[in-house]
Amino acid sequence: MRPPAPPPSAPGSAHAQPTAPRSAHGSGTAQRSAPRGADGPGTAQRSAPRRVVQRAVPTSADVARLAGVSRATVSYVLNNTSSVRISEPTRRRVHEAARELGYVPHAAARSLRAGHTRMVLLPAPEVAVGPLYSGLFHELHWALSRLDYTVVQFGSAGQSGDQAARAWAELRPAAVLMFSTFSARLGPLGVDVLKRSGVRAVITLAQEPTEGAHAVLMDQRTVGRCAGEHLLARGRRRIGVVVPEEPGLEAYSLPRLEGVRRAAQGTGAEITELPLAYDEASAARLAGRWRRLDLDGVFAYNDEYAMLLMRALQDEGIGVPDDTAVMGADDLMLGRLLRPRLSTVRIELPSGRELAEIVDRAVRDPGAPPEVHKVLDVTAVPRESA
Amino acid sequence: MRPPAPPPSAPGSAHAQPTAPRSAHGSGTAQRSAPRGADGPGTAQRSAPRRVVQRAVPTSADVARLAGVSRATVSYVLNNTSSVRISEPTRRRVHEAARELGYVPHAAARSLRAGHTRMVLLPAPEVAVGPLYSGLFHELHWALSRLDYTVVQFGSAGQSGDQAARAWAELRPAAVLMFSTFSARLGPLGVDVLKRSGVRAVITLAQEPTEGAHAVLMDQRTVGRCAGEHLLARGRRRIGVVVPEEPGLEAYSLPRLEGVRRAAQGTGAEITELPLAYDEASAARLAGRWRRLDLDGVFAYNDEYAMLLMRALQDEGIGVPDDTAVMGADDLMLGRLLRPRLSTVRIELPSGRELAEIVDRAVRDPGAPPEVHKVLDVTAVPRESA
DNA sequence: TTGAAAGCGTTACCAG
DNA sequence: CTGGTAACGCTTTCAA
Repeated sequence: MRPPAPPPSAPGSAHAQPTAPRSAHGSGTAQRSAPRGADGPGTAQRSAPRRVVQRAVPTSADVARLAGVSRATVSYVLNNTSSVRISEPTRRRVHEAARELGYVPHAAARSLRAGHTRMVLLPAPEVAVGPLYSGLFHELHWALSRLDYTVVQFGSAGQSGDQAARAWAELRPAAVLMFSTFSARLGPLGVDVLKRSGVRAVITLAQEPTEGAHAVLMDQRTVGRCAGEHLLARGRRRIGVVVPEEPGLEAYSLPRLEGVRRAAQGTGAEITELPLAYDEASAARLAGRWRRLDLDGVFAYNDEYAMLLMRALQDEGIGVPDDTAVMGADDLMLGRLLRPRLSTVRIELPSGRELAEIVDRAVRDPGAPPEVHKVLDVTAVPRESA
Repeated sequence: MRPPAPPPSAPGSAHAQPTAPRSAHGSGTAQRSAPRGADGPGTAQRSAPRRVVQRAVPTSADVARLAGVSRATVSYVLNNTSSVRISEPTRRRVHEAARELGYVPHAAARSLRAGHTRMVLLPAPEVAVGPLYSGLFHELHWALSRLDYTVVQFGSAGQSGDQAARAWAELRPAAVLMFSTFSARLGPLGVDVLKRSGVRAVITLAQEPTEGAHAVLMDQRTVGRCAGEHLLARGRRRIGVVVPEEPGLEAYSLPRLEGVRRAAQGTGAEITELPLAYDEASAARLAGRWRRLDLDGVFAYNDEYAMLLMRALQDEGIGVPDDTAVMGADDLMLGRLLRPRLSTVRIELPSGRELAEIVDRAVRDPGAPPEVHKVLDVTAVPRESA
């Protein structure tokens, strides 16, 4: 997160603020007022070519000066502090001055002073997540805003989960929501780093709970189980399960596979794992050896892979559902457009509001022991393909 | 040393404020000051533990004390400052102490002192964007990380673009990338707010340039033009253009429509706007009145709407492409699976690396006049449906 | 080679 | 009701 070293190059070019040593300890308001530029007093602060007059960023002190009041008053007015009454004319002068200067408070300074933030960190998804999750993110975002949190999606491009945790901890967020199903897995160490840095709530959305964190369990195995049970109920006994070859999806695909296995337990059905990349060639290859595989049913990970596979099977002359029943998951619109219509598993994610409330509760009571919420409602949607 | 402030009244009663004083983004203005029990350097940590020992968050001073050095030394060691040489044993002691305490630097404090950040703000998309944009975001993110920027996706749930700009300005990012094609439009005012708050680079990805900002123009009209030209070349003259009813898509759909119109100019072809919601009922309704519309070609906004419409047309007994040619856009995999295979417009977005370099250049030279980059390469992909 | 101290912009606490 | 002042955690110059 640190720049390795500011390009030393031109002397003074990168100087943050070569302010003259403050005359007295605490004459607080008296400096750096005028547009720095022109001929600096004494210290030659030859800023690089100032093609455009880069005005200094206005601070609350500037506002105070312009309004002819103290910085405290500015703060009171701009924050609507209720414990202090400020006369109406003063208020107006302050607002006026702020507007004129284009003053925007400095979040870092504020949170430094406050000792905490209202930031909630969400991990920016690294693999293309479906519309389901996009929708959830969006809802969650909205719900958290309503609760006066600032939502920040924070990426961890290529770092490990625990490295990422460190980077996030630097921001001192109030809460961190971690999707352990994504590639950057957060382990107990990461949770610990976050907690020690003052994060009030760490919440994982995952398959299984992480030590020390609240957990919202989205057990993908139930998706597999549901699909498996559906196929079994239709009398299928030699069942294939598509496992995408694309990296980053294992967190979903493996539990789904496991779920099918569980459903098959004790039924005498046979489960076959079928690696498949998301392209036509791969699907054609799989379809090519389909007859040898001798399967009468397949759960294709999700609707997209199901569509891909179904098309390849049909092109190969394999009847769906007669020869092989095909089952998807996620209940995408597009599955309904195929012929035969794609049978699928509908997944009910928790609502953004629910999630936001879990976050809020956890933030308000950081001492509380980790809660575990089970979510993910799952229903088979029988259509024509299975 | 001043005595520790007594814990604020009833711990549980400090509700997050029911009504925020102001937007107060970034760090909020919660009353709950909750100064952590112990106080600064020097005194023994005797904070009264509540339910769980909420250790005070370690600061660099704590590290210094434990390592038996000054804070300056800690800073030097931890930041690998090259202008100062620290003895190896000291280095080790410092690192050791930092590790033991779980010290993580405070980003806000650091950037406050530094006077600038390495943060790049991206808007979190508000409408479900396709895999194209997800991919671009992901690439961009990665490329910016390589350039040592911290990427933050920042939402603006429901605010106007210029309001959002204010919220973003509070974070004092080095650069803001704005997708003016999304619902929160950033106008010249917003750009000004950002610039005055010290943001070094404002870059819009948009249809048209915004005053004062660098622009990466992704002209959606070319998509429409390409589709239109293709249909015209196939001899179609009465062309429909699907315009999604879903809000938030206008920024794409309207320019695409406009592009088709332009392609048709002077050819005598007739363009008909076709509102369509993304559900089967809406598609069926549109297909129901298709014969009356008397169209021999349609550009369906993108592949998803195209698939939806194509299915509805087929169900209505309308031949594709014989009666009506159908054209999509985005070249999704799924379009290839349909029969007839969907003709489409492939869109080549700029690479994340390119974009990252534009950002970096702009940050390094904030005074430079706004650049305008034209991107978006577009090619028709003829398949069977048109 | 290390340490002391000045501030970055804000807000909370007390004197006026 | 208003204004001075200290302090949040960090970096960096200057002095020892």
